[in-house]
Amino acid sequence: MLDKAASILDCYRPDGGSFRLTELSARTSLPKTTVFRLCADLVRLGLLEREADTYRLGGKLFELGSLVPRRHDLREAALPFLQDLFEATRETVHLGVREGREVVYVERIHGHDVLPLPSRIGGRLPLTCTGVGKALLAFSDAELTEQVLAGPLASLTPYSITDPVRLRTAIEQAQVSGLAYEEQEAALGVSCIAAPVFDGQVAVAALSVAVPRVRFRPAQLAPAVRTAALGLSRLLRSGR
Amino acid sequence: MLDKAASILDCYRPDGGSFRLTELSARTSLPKTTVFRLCADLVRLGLLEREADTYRLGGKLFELGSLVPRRHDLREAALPFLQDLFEATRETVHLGVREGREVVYVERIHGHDVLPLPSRIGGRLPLTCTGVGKALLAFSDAELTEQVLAGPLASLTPYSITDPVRLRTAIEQAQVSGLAYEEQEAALGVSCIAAPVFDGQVAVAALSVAVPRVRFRPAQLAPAVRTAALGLSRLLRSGR
DNA sequence: AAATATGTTCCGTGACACGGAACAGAGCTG
DNA sequence: CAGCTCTGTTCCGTGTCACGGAACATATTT
Repeated sequence: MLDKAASILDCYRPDGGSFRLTELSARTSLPKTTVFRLCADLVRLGLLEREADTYRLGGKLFELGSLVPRRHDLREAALPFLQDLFEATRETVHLGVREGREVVYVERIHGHDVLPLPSRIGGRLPLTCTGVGKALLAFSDAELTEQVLAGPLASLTPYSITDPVRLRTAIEQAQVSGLAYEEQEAALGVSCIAAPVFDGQVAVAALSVAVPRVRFRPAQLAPAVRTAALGLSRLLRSGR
Repeated sequence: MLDKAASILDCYRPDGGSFRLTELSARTSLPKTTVFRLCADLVRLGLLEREADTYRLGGKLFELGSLVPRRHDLREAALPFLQDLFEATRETVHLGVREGREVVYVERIHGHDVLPLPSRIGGRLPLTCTGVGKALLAFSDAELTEQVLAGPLASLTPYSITDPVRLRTAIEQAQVSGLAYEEQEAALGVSCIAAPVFDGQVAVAALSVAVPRVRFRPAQLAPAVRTAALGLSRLLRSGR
């Protein structure tokens, strides 16, 4: 029964939004009656909200989600460094962690001009299509990296790297330089430079700067990204 | 059964943390056996995580919570203005909304020096003890404000206002000036200035700057806070 | 060795979740 | 306007599976 309720909530990943009863019933392949009853319960508990025949995620989920310790702590530690990075570059800054074959974005800060990016806080993207993802891959367990390279490679734009050989080269370059690059592989017109954040030997997160392709100057961004990632890594090491 | 599972999750509000089986059993006043089984289910579903006999909120909650539409949209719209405010003041900046008799903090940004504040993103504090809360009270439905004034007034420090008369005066001042002040009412040594964010006539949120008492200069902060709140209000009005 | 914590397994009972069938509207279509 | 087809909703009999007391396993304290 919990399973059924959870599968309803799962309909909202990874993009949020709002659904009607029938849609939920179809997506979960549960009988309409069952979904109806469960949604009513979930609304009563504050996990869903209802507005005229459509259901959205509820405020209590926001509260609970913000309190998830590992994410909250990482965010809290990282925020000042992301802040520094944003001020140094004035561009959109991301912080993400690995979850399976995907990146989960933990934080994202930006100014008034918003890039047309598919990344959302709490959202997921394929590791292989993003700067953050490549930085994580480059400094993760080698076995996992091989698994990802062996599997089918997702593609978000025509520039997404779907050739495992090219991808391996990119990852090796990142391992050497400590920086991962991404050019229009996640969104057209947007390039990105990323660096891993270490807690000890393994990368526990990565941060990146996303920039409109037309004014992407990697050489100018690299030092700031390095500094931020290094500062955060040092803090994590000292803090535990 | 959902109710029971939800009451387990509710143990983690408003402060997160991690609990042992017995603690959860006590807090929910459910039999240990039942909690055991439910926690196992919740872990399986990713809503809790287990580490050596203690349970914490799970990663899936983070994902879902970040996707809650109303909060997400507000945060997204507000972030650039909070950013401006932070850069103008270099102090800790908050964004909060009203939920019952409490503030729920939606966003908080700060630099490397972290104030000893009880506020957390997703956390709740009494409306009456915080700058954000007073700004919300001053520009909310009058009936609700009266209800809050009539009820018992919470107290977080010796400076928290527990006298309804004094509190009403403070709210009226905020209504006149468009700014709410708070001095060590939420945390010792921290003062705060806040402004409401309007979506039309009613305040849907409020933002604030919290400053160590020793260098609190309201006159210098006020323009930046006003500008940010006004800018965000304008954006919300135009965006809908 | 006894006492008191913890988490965990077992299992019989009965409450209550389940979901098919039927109903109630709203919005089209012929 | 009847007839069809979508919505969401109520009803209710069936049987499943959540419930929680009792017993157990293990660690720590007395």
